[in-house]
Amino acid sequence: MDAFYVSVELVRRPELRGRPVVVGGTGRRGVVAAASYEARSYGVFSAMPSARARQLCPDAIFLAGDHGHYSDVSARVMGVFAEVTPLVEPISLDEAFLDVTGALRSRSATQIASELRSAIWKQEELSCSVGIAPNKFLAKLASEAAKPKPSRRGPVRGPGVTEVRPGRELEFLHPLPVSALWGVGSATQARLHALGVQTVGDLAALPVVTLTTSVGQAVGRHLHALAQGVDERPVEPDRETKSISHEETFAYDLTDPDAIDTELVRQSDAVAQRLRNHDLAARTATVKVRFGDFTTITRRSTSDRPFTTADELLRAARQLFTTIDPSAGIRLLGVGVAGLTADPGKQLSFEDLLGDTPASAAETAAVIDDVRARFGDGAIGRASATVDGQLRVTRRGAQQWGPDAPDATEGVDTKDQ
DNA sequence: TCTGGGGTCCTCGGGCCT
DNA sequence: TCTGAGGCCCGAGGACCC
Repeated sequence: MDAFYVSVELVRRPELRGRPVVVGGTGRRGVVAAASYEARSYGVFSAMPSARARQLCPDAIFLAGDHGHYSDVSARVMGVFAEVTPLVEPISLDEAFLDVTGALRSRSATQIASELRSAIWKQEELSCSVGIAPNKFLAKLASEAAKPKPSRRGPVRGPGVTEVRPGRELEFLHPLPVSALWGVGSATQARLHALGVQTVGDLAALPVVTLTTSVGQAVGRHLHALAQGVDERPVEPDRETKSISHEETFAYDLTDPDAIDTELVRQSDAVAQRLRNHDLAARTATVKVRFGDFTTITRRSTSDRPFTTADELLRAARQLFTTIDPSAGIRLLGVGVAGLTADPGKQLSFEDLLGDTPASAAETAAVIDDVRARFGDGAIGRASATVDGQLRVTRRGAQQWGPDAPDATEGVDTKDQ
């Protein structure tokens, strides 16, 4: 999808069409999630600090973002894809790989691409770009080539569909900068530049031993294959979840143990809830801390017995946190789980709460899930997750792009300015 | 400019076992 | 009994993606 979050907002607010629009964190420490092509022509791009984006484009309209709405739209778009093939592998809310080998019996890949684009436009008023290629990696690059481009004089329409035909992979691939390869970020790019590698063609000419010595065995072999246009990974519709986490950057750094503990309680509760929603149990608990100077540490522990409840996760998280000194000020705190297995426990109903038998932690958790499903996330929660008597609800994506209010003071004990 | 959130995968080092 | 090698697991951190 092209500038997905912004495009979705423009459907709701058509009066903003043609203007520089930015979706993302609006508060201090916020970042840009998506920018319209008009905003991009000022040099604004995703992941840029919102403060910097405001400097570059003071006239831009900043929108806070609505993760829930984008998820709903995304689900409908994925539904359109599913009408073409069952082999749909979502990469994110706005991108997916489709294996259309089966559908090619009745029509060409470019016909399928064109049908998809018009169906999505008709249903959602959203434009998308399609890359067609013999493998996932080339299809991804082809879709980039199909997208609109920003320019000083406004957005320049892209072709919408780009096809890399079998036999012409290297012709398409080798002139591209090496950073176009999946897996080449700033660190790997610097190493490759040190070897004199600028383009994918340069990389392809390099002996694999030189590559693996510089960037490691796995990455080196992977990049070497990609530079030859080789990518054997299949389209995987049902990828297993391997970890679940929740993390939050605070508007101001935390040092107060009580405030930090309240965050651990909230986040453990949110992660455990999502764990149970997936019918999963976890063996590994993780705590992540980013200090004011941006140094980041993680601590993890693995238990013999899989767990599903917030109590068990919180106990582990608190234990892990005893090894961390928060006095320097905590900018970000995160709680996560890994080592996931199917949840062997049974799910109880709300009515079980009314029985005479004292509930176990797992049973209590099941009842909490039931209450939240019926009455909303704010209907029930821990007393220790309250601030000034109000239950603070933690939802996935609720602070996707940074702390929301510029003057946010919730849970704040230290102002780092 | 001053850097989000939610993920995956890889590397490296230490501990344990054979 | 001691030592080293190798395999395996786990924890920590880095890099990368959208």
